[in-house]
Amino acid sequence: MEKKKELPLCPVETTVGLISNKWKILILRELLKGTKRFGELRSGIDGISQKVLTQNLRSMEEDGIIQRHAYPEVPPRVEYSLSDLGETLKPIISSMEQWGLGYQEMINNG
Amino acid sequence: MEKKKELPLCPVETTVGLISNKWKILILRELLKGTKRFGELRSGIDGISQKVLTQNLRSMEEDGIIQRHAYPEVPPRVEYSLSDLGETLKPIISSMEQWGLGYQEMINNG
DNA sequence: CGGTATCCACAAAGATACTG
DNA sequence: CAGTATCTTTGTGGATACCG
Repeated sequence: MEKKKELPLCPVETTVGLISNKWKILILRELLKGTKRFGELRSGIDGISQKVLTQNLRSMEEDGIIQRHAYPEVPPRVEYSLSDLGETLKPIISSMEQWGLGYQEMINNG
Repeated sequence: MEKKKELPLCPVETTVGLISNKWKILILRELLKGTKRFGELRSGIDGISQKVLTQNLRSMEEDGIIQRHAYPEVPPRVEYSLSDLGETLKPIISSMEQWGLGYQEMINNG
């Protein structure tokens, strides 16, 4: 997920790169609701495997749009939340959601 | 590119699905500038192969966001442009571009 | 609980050649 | 010019097993 740092990309690509894949969007959606534990994300996102969830969370953390907080407890507890930067994506997610709604209606009504 | 119609997806996923991949975004960027011929797109998008360009154009055409117009000439001429629906994506692309710019600056300034 | 480590499958992308 | 047809290569995700 994080191997290719060869880029300089155009701005749109940069943005898309951060949120493009299916899982990242779903993770963002969950975190927009508030802080979540790893297990909550896992069960809240239908069909995601542990590996893929971890990979995406790491990647998003590297990108600086989410924050990871591990509590030194037994059993372990790890919480994820949006960073300030991540919060600034909210308008974009919202506008995509609005557009998607309109598109789906269009499809359904023919 | 077009095999998976198994969905009902949430609105954000729908939108992301249409524009998520790297190539589609670059194609959209080109077409936002105006109508382009196949060859113009090919040379305007660095590194894209003929096959992948074709695949993505077909997919986007199916999704209804671009239009294909083939002129019955020799040699063939095929022009691509955004559909009305495609044009409505403009605000989203723009906001992603803005966000990406800010992000890149942030990265560069540390 | 929240991971990491492997192995495998399959889809997507690249390269190349050919065509209406 | 604008594709299609193949073949090969790559990579992302699924399944499983194990660990601090």
